[in-house]
Amino acid sequence: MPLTLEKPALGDVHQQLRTAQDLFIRRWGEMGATWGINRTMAEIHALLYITGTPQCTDDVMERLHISRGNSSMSLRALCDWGIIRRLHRRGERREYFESLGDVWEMFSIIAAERKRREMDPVLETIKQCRQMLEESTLGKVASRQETVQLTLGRLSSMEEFMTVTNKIFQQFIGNAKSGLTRVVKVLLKAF
Amino acid sequence: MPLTLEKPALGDVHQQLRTAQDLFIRRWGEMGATWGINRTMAEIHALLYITGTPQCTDDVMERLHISRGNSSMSLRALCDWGIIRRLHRRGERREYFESLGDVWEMFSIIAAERKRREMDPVLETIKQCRQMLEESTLGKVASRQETVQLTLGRLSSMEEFMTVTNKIFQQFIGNAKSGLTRVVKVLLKAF
DNA sequence: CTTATCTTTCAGTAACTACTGAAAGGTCAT
DNA sequence: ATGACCTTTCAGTAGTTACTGAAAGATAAG
Repeated sequence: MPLTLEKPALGDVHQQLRTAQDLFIRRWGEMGATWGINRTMAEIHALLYITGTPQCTDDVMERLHISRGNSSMSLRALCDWGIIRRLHRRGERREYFESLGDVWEMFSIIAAERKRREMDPVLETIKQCRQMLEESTLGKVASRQETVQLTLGRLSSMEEFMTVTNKIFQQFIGNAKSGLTRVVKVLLKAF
Repeated sequence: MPLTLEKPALGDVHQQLRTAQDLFIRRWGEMGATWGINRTMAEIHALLYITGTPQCTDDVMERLHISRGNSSMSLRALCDWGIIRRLHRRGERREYFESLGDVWEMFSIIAAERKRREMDPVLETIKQCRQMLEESTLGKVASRQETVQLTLGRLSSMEEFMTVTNKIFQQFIGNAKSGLTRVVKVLLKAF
């Protein structure tokens, strides 16, 4: 009798792989949910990413136990974000989908979009608020009021913060993988 | 007749200030919602931050048109996060609340908490998945299967990405304001 | 102890988001 | 044109989250 432990039969390997993938998919879905991405979309993305293999609508439906409608809409949304791609196979009627393989690129895409949709409008609002409270709008005496000064101070602190954060984002977005790894190298050296 | 444009009467200043603050509060609430923080909590925080003035439960209720119960629970949650503080005033029965003034510190607190709650579990899951698919678990022949290799590859790319991201977070968290401004200076010089 | 003042809790409900499944819309082969 | 095959849309519904208001709990003063 050999000393090695018993290994699973080859037939079980597929099962084990699926279990591991499902584990990842579930966790990814949970994380997505707390970041404002709905669970199903995150799970679909996780499935495409983790298998590394193009899947068609029916594959997704069966694997995640969701309806055709839901699959269709979620897949489209993921395509709109740009983190998965449609894939036609010659001679086949149905469409397949695959995830980007480069995590850094995916992150860049998401970061760019969220910056545009969520940070930029806030920055614009802050500018608008400051304008409403400027001396030239309110007059000299009024603008000296303590409450006005307090709010103006808070507005500019926040503006400074967001401007800087935006610049960091910009680095990530503009440089994707190479940029990010450079960022990290620089950071780790500097501290 | 003087050349200057007509300025609002002093009585209007308060109104103008409120309007500007409300604008900021609304935008902040909208942003919060898309980041997985509920709108009301984000609005309460925005109110405390932007006024720079401690407010009691009733102030919050009136200003944002929400119920006592909602105020109470949301204020507690914000305290739990650590981005607002309770404030007792000598001789007064009721409690006041104020926001941290340092945006960098607030960001650090939030980043630390989200890393702990959301990134760390994913990293742990990834490790677990890899273990399930290692040669020592699956056996030599099985682990060579293409599908297994694909999934393992995706798992390690993701792990690398998240490890690096975690390190960046760590910098922010550990150094708060001074750290962040240094980070930014370093970054802007390096690119 | 009683009253006044303020806070917290939580069952019930309102509001919202996500999902289904059936129907309509395309596209290609014959 | 007709049928086979696949995708998209969307009204209706299930499921979830957020909110209210009334009741209970705390704390201090009288």
